[in-house]
Amino acid sequence: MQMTVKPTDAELEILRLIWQNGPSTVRQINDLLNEKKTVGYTTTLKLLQIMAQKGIVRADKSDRSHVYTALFKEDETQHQLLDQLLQAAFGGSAKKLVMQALGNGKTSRSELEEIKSLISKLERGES
Amino acid sequence: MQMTVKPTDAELEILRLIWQNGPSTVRQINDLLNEKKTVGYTTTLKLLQIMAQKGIVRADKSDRSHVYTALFKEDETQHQLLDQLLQAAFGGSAKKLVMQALGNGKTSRSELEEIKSLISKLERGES
DNA sequence: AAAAATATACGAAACTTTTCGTAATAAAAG
DNA sequence: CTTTTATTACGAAAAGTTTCGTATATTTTT
Repeated sequence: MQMTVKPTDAELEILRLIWQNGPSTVRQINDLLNEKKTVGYTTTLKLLQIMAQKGIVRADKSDRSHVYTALFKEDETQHQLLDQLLQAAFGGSAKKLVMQALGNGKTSRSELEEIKSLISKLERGES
Repeated sequence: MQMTVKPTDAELEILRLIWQNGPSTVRQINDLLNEKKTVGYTTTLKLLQIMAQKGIVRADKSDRSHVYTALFKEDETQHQLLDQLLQAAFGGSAKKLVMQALGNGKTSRSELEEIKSLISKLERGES
């Protein structure tokens, strides 16, 4: 049985920082957050504590500055969030979703090529 | 300047019914919702009133049973939700998102073909 | 006409999310 | 050693979401 995760917006923002930088302290995460907006230190701390309680991250308390690790892989979480949106907004049609995603003209030629080659691979059944 | 919308889960569920069936009364929407789960009539009513207040739907009050219309197109809303997820979870990389979406093996051959032809069109610059 | 059914309005409870203040404790600097 | 700084713990406020009960009004049925 596979645990599912549905991080809130603020939680996802923190998760992305941990994925990007590896296990981090509250101070490190809060500093990174504050590059984009103003967030109080205890706000970040509280969020991490809640996330730990929810089982989204784990706190290593061996040092005074606790180190927080993500308990879900980035890919896995992206996949789940995408699947939730797929069901909730697109009625399960990946085709509609993909076409919306590509339709904005912001995907480069080389990326489009990569996608095409993935599709070819899928069509050949090499999952 | 373009209004953005971020319906909650419950709101999105209602929006989808209105998109699918056209302008509807509370009764109609509540009946459809109750095919999947138990929801009180006044719960649905309240949600629609809140959505009206937020500007997500408009209530036509000329009849006793008010008729609610979606104020955002399905495509437009899907696009916005997808873009929000793209930024929040995929750091803006449509390629990663699309590959996640297609990677689950649930997209049919014919749909994959359609996507490929869209990509070809994009590559030819016919937006 | 009276009773029953149907509709909206409204308040509010229960829960979640986000934010921060304050207190207690530990470490570092003076 | 005393003061300052840094850290966690905790409570709680404020806002948002979801749910429903009750009151009131209108329509339909009997």
